[in-house]
Amino acid sequence: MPALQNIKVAVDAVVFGYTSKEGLSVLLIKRNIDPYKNAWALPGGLVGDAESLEEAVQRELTEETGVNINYLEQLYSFGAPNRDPRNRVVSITYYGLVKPDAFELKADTDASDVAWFNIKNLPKLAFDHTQIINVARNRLKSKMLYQPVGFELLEEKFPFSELEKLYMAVLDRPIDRRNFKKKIMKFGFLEETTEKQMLDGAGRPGNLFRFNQAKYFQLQKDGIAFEI
Amino acid sequence: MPALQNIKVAVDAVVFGYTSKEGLSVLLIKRNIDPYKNAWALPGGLVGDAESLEEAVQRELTEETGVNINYLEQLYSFGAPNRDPRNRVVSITYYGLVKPDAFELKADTDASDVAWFNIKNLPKLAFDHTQIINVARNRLKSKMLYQPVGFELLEEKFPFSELEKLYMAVLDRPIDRRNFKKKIMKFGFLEETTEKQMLDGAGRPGNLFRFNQAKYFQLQKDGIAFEI
DNA sequence: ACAAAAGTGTTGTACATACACCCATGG
DNA sequence: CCATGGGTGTATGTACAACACTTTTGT
Repeated sequence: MPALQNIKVAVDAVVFGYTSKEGLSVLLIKRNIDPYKNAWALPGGLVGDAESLEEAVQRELTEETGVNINYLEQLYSFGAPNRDPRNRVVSITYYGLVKPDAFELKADTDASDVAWFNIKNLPKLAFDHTQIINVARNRLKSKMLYQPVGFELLEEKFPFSELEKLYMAVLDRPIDRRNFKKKIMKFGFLEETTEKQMLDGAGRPGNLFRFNQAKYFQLQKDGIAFEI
Repeated sequence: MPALQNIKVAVDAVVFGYTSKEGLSVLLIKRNIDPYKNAWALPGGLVGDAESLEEAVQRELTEETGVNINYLEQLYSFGAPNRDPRNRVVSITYYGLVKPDAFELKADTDASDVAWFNIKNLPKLAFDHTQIINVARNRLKSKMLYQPVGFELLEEKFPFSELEKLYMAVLDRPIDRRNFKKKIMKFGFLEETTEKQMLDGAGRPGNLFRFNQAKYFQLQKDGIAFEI
């Protein structure tokens, strides 16, 4: 048992957003100090002495990106002795989900640069952040198979194909439209509205759907079991 | 971003063992220093500056309990500002599985007291350790539904009913023997030997089974999906 | 008219569930 | 011979997988 300990505690967040145009994306900031100056990295930073870990993540996200988080869950803690070249830092990581309107921050913020990157087209990242994103992505993949995911990532009303494309983007494989719809609708947390999608191109416009929040959160607690 | 940070980093371990006599049990140590002097607590302690988190857990387990760990996985990180009354400590917790022979440590060790406690009969614990054990127990519950668990908790050869009782103890509900056997055997990671169980009471002796390690670890990687 | 996307139903197969009687041993 | 625990099979329902054509809109 060491008498003196010299380890810092940080939090980092992998924030996922989704739009059908941009696909599944991750929020990154550009570092303006060494080490890894000018490299892209996850938003995050040291935990204050008096704040909880969740408070620290929320604070860092507000300070560095301004996004509005709809869901936040602890992911994993990374503590390899040399993951930060300056001194030892243990990072407790979280992953979060945000709605599409968060994508508009791109233009707003510029203190240090902030941007969305498609998950399939990430830049080189600082520290072990590439690894952290991989862990987060796998977690999201498994999560969406036993709990509903969508309310936190889509607009209030959306065509059914949005949800389907979201699942395809996260799972990174094609899905049979008919089977998928049967499975999802059976849970009863999706309500069909009579409104129709606004069109932005050719194609038959689809009905808009909405989450029934009571049933949704009930299922999120109880868990659902399904294969896509 | 605070300039000076005064947070310590610790690791704690929830070690599960199982025998049909004692049921699902957790390894605890009796604290001999304040705070919570003489209270039971999870094995653990501060992380050394040069060791990884896993090394720290292994070291603490060896120092404090002497058990031989067969499986170790990170569980969750607890960081509420006041979880330790002295100063702030963020604890990165792990859960582990050990084979039944570890139960014999009871007599051996006495530096500070070490003992197994049945999961349904835990004493009052120091800090937030009761909560940590609950999280670990739920994690083990879900884990055993999508990955094989048993090799790490049972002896090399065991009657099939041992595995069945293990599942009942962890899931805390009855299981249909015939359906359970069908499901487990279909995965092919269990081999039936011709040896028979040594009897310690009445009843027909059962055949002994053994894990096929290659198939077992393959399934542990790939994941299995089944309902009990 | 054509291209693009939405909508919809049936069939086979595999798996989960429910359920009860006989067998081998120790006392 | 009785008590204890081990061993086994069938029938039913549900859920997943595979699969193609029609409808509505924009251009």
